[in-house]
Amino acid sequence: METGATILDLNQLRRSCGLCALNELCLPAGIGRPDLERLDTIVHHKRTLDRGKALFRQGDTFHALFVVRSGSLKTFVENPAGDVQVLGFHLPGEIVGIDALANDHHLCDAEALERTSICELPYAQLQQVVREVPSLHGQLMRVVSREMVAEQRHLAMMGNQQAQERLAIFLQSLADRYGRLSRDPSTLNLPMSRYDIANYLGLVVETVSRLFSRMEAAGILAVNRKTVRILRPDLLTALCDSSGRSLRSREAG
Amino acid sequence: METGATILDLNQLRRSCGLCALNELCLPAGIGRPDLERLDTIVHHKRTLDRGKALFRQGDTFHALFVVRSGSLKTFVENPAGDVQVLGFHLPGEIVGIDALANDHHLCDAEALERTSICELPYAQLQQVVREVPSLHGQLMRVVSREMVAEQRHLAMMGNQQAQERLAIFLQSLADRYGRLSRDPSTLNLPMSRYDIANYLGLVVETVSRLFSRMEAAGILAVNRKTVRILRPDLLTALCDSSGRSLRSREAG
DNA sequence: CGGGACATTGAGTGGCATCAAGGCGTGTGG
DNA sequence: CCACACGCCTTGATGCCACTCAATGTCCCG
Repeated sequence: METGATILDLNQLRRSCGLCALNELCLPAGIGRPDLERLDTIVHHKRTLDRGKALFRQGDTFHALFVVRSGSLKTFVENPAGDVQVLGFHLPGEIVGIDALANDHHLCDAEALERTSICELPYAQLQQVVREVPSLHGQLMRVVSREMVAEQRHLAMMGNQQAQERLAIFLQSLADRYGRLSRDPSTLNLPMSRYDIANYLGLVVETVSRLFSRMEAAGILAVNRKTVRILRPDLLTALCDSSGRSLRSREAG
Repeated sequence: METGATILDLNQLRRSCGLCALNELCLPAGIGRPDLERLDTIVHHKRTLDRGKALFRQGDTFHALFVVRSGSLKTFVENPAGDVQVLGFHLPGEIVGIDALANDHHLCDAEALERTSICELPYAQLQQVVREVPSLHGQLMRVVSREMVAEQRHLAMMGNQQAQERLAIFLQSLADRYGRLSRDPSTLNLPMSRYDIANYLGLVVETVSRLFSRMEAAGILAVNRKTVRILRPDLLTALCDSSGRSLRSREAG
């Protein structure tokens, strides 16, 4: 009995937000010690998803927000005609499920791209904690806002950039996020398929494939299936805003 | 003195959220009477913007959220290279400024498309009210979530649809929002320029112009400068998902 | 070792951007 | 009040980038 309790406590401890390496990237960022412990009481750390498994589906009733703990997710919408749009790829520390707050139903699907573990924040309980810990409200709004900004960047890319710039921006952004996770930002492991990448960028898979080849030929990347090494970060950055292209209503007036 | 006070009270009353026609579309939706009065104490109803004037600019320090009371706004981002992306058009009852919560600075510009009046919600005070009125937290999250969903739809359109479908979807969505505002959804007044529309849709202005002409020739619309009448809503709806087109990585695998 | 999904590469085409010119409305100054 | 000028919008001709179709290559898993 006693031993059992100890093990449980250890697990509890190891899995607490306070000890999580993602702490500063995640919802708890900037939350004080006692408040953190209160938040910890409601977080479920259990869920693990195999590659291809859904965390939730469009239409599911909303009951919790989720944070990626390890692994990665993609979120996407599918309209009645069957068109898919990948909305984003989610790395550790990033939150998903916010779109469901508006009407208590998820409006997109979330699927694991690899074996992925998830922290679950039951929303009813989260709201209760928000009442007790006011600073959590501000933090939650900040996290939501961060998601919106990411979507806006995605949108700006789709509206203005050529195919090659899109892929460059995508890789750059992934490298940045790798850096924040203290991974090597020059060696990217792409857990998603070429189809996913293409769809996310508003392109077809053949175009993405050709661009990888072209960038490899240019000495910018070393591409090996799902592993991409960035050999010339400077050239990659240059591609992100290479302005020798169309003006697609730059001056909206 | 007494008269002055009375007039002031009347103005106060007329301008209160409780009496505002937008009540049910806006932040206060679903908030009870006493809580509403508390919210009212912090809302500034004063600002009016002339066409082309900025509500805020990219980089401005964040201090308040805003709700359109009458008129309309556009929000857009501009990158260092000068590329503009229109993120959205905002009709009465819709909130802007959420993107700034993440880092205390606005990340997009907001400009009036016509003479527009604005309710201002100073954020520091709003947070205080949220502490006193817990249901406001949920409502605020719902409003934010609604904005995210709109962005996701925008994204899905940019990623999957052809030019003609984009314009059809745009007009349809505008008509829907007109309906919710109890305006005639078959007679649209487009306060934004063709450039703005084109940019929002990820097209060039010539393409938009041609599409208007084509839809008019097809008897779907009657286009007269900024006024567009929808003659055949059924055909417009059909255009929104006319599936006789490419598959742009429909099946993201 | 074989099958199937995923990825790459090539040839051809089409939709939308680009370039260019002209019409329309609006606002401004004489 | 009219005339001019400017910006906005429309229409036409041309070209290019990315999509489409097709075939082959590669990896993974049974």
